[in-house]
Amino acid sequence: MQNNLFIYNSLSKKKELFKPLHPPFVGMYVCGPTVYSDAHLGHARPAITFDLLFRYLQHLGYEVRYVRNITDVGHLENDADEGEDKIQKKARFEHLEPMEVVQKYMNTFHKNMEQLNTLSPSIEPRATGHIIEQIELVKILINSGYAYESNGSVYFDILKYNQKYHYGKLSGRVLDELISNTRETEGAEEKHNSFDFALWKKANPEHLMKWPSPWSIGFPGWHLECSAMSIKYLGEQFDIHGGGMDLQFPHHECEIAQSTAALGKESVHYWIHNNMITINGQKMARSLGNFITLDQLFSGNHPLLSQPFSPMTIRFFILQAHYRSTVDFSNEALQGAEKGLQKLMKAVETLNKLKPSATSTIDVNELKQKCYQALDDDLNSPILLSHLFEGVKFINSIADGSEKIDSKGLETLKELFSTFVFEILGLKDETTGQSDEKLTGELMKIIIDIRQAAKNNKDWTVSDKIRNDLKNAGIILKDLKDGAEWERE
RNA sequence: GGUCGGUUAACCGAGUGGCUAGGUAGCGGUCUGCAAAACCGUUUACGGCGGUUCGAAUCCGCCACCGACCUCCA
Repeated sequence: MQNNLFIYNSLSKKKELFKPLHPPFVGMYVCGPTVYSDAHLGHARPAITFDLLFRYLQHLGYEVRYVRNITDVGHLENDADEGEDKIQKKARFEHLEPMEVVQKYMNTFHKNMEQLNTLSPSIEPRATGHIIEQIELVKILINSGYAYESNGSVYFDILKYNQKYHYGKLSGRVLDELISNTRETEGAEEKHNSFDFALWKKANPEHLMKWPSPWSIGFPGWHLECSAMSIKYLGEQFDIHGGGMDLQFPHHECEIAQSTAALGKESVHYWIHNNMITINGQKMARSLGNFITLDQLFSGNHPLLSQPFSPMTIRFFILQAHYRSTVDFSNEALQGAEKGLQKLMKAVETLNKLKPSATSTIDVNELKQKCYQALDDDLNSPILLSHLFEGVKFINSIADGSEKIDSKGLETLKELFSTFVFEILGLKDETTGQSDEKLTGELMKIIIDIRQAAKNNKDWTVSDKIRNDLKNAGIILKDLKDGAEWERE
């Protein structure tokens, strides 16, 4: 199987030709959400980025196993292996079982992801469903000397690891600097070094989510699940591991260390990271009060939003930026995206009505080549869209009569749009089937107003025609003293 | 303080040592009963200061600002 896809590997910091280990199969693992609150804009970015990659790889003919985890235990409030579990904390606030919290926000996440038209992953494993696998991995790490037990908890020994391997290779951290920058925390310190990270944590008596293990009743460290589950479902070595740039350190760095120490070799061939989202130039954060959930975005129910923005507008907007750039949300920018998307979708409609000519004045094949080149260059969706808009101009010009296309070219153009717009970019036309009931009500109001105007002019021909035609369409109009009402037959 | 990335026109956002990105908005025109759409044309660019070069927005240096992660402080 051939491809010409170059993808930026965060590990080498270069664009590399994508060569799967076992074609036609591709294994891709992407870090999913910790489900302790509503899905927000930040979740949409990796979901759409890796959906695009998933779709494109499938389009190229690969059989992709796309694994995206759900973190439902072990992600603590701060990442220094201290503080409360995020899910447990939420459970305490909402008076729910931790698993109720997980279920609730996992459902919201799935709903939002479907609205954004992202394809479901092939496997969506949960950390709590893989406690045994995680314990087994800890055992291996202890036996090989890369982990140590301390007061019922188990920590990864980074100094030991760094003797043989290179800790910090992904994020560019230098261990000496980490050491010199670290101040010893006071009190009982279970870790040999403060930068060692937890593989297993002993639970306090009041802790809710805990499991038996050889070391204590406790719970797995946050980084461990991804190593355990990626190995389980994708094998000891696999092609792609993705996630947000904010996860590079410490999460992915720790994953590399764990997996490499346990397996004696590198697991992941291509590390791919999407950049972050900002709002009005500021990072999106709860503390800044500019935090927008996807539900709020879709409903417009947020003080920062001037109007609702549809899921496809969000998708289009995210695709209009390259995945490795930050993307800045603002009402103005989103309105621009909304209009642009409309223009694109309208052109697709126009395309379906075009009539071929005997000759062609445009070169569709060249356009098609350029579309593939854009994606092959590190999934450059903004460039792809610019080419598609070139196609939009073609389509409108043909409809206008200023350009011509032959039947073969027309066929290619239709295929091109259906492939790139719908199949690969995953956009869809939202206008059809959208709140038909509401629209019908508004249309009927308009019709009744027109008929009233006709009646006021004693134009009985028009007013009768409206009533009779409506009856033929299955709608009964009932004149009242003031105005009219309608019902279905 | 450390590491990395960024600063492009009204807004978003690509890209590149010399050649139009694209979308949205604005302006002028064609079309149109009016409008919308569409089409044609068009106005504001590459943070600052130096350097390399025949030529830099694109390469190098310094500075400023922004962001991410980390750290420190609280």
